[in-house]
Amino acid sequence: MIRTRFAPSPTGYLHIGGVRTALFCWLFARRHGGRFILRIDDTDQQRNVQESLAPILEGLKWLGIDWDEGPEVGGPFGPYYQSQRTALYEKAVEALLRDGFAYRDYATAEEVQAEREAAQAEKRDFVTSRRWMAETPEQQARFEAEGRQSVVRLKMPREGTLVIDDLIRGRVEFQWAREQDHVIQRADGSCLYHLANVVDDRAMEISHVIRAEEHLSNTPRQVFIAQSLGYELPAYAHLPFVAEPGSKVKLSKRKLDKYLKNRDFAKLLEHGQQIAQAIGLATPPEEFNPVVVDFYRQIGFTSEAMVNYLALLGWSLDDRTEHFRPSGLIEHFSLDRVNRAPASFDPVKLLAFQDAHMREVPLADKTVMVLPYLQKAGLVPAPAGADVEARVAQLLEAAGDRVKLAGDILDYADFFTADAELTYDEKALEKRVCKPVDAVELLTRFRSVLAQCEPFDPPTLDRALHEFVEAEAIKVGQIIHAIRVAVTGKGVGLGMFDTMAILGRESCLARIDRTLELVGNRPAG
RNA sequence: GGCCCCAUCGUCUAGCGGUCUAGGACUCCGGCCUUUCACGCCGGCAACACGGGUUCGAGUCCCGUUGGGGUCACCA
Repeated sequence: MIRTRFAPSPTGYLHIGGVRTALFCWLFARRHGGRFILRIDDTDQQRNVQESLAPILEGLKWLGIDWDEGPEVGGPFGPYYQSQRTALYEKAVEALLRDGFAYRDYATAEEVQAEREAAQAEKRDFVTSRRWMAETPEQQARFEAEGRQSVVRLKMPREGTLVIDDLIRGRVEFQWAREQDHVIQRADGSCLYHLANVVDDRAMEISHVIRAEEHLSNTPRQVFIAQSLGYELPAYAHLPFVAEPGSKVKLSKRKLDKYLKNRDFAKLLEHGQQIAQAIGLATPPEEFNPVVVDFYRQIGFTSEAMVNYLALLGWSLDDRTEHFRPSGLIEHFSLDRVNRAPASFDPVKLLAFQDAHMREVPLADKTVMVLPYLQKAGLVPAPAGADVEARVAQLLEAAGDRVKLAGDILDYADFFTADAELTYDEKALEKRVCKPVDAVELLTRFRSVLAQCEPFDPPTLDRALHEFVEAEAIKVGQIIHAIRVAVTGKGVGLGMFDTMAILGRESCLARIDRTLELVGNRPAG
């Protein structure tokens, strides 16, 4: 039975790099009919674990990364919170101590630090001196008489080679002598990450440890713990990490300021902020930015696009296939097609995937996606009536692929604002209505055409305009831009006939009247 | 600095010794379409880090150099 796990610590948000790791673990388990386990790394015992965990669980659920065992669902190997498994770790420490694979160390932090600095000053490798190692009760008593406290350290081998057959990296060798006597238990009895990790992986029968490359150097000490405890080793697969946009440096939530200097990144954030602002969403920088998965959910990305993009960040099927549904990923995923080099996160390409996936969303579903944005922006009532929904669907259809994220619907807010409150883009008004000599005249005449047009739908409007153009002996371009500015306030927008039909006759006439009034009141020029 | 990992267009990647004058995608730049924008269509720019080997033949294997990155906690 294949069992993989993702072990996030409750930090309050789900990071792009982290979720990519989770995705690969999940994909691997699903591909092989195994189980995917979620285990919470809360060994540092924060106060509000549940609160800090919620966004992480929410993010995974949104992406469809479901777990077979873990928080909320339980499972036969629980509890799934490391803070509740301390007895297991303590037992492991005792066993290690008993069998001579670990020892009590009475050195103070300062003494260790001094040794480390001395080694550095002499340019030689630091190796734990074991000067304060106590292996007998007598030694312990002596150190304790000095008022010293002890931690437990691993008694690492001082010779030999460790060979790891990594499923992604292949054969990797380490010299045991380079390893330190790592601390596994603090003076207060609490245990450290690596010990807990190894113990839990074994207890939960994890078959494949799939994690980011940064853990590769930690593997020897974990192997030592596992072997000393008589465990069978899991298979290891170290994923390349997700790098900053346009760089090979690991993506980090701490370096937002730096990323904002990246044009694409800044643009995406700005786009997101505009949507957030319109719907009254608070945007604390540490939670609302393109390194955090929730950012994408909030502004209306589809989870399918996200998953598709993330999967291709380090994995590929072949030289041409790149659009996958989650089921396709599960069908084809394999660790031997995972790349070894880090992949940098490219917001522009993510957007391209989003664009492609959004086209696949049926109109009815898209309407459901988009409605909450209009409601939160106060543009349509909640709940929306059937007539509003129909109108939104009509708008969506006219907008086509211009609405790339659900939040993009807010680009068309003007369809929902009162005619009297429509604002006009000054430059567009000047260029399309004021400046052309006959624009006002034509607009006035076309207004009466609209007043008569029946039914008020795109084909009829199309016909009416063309007849008008012919009768006036002008070109379409001479009137259509003026109409656009008059009824939408902007120089760019959807197809003109769709636009007018969605607005309806009443709004079109009212808006044209407003425009004529606005322009008429200006000094000629 | 020690150890470890990595190295194909700007980015994601295909390539598992010959079919590579290196393929696809995103971006970018032209052009077409056109009522604006977006889309679409056509075309274009753009890469095997370097040096040695091995081989009849190397992007593909080996070694070295260079470059980049990760890691060296009583954090996870």
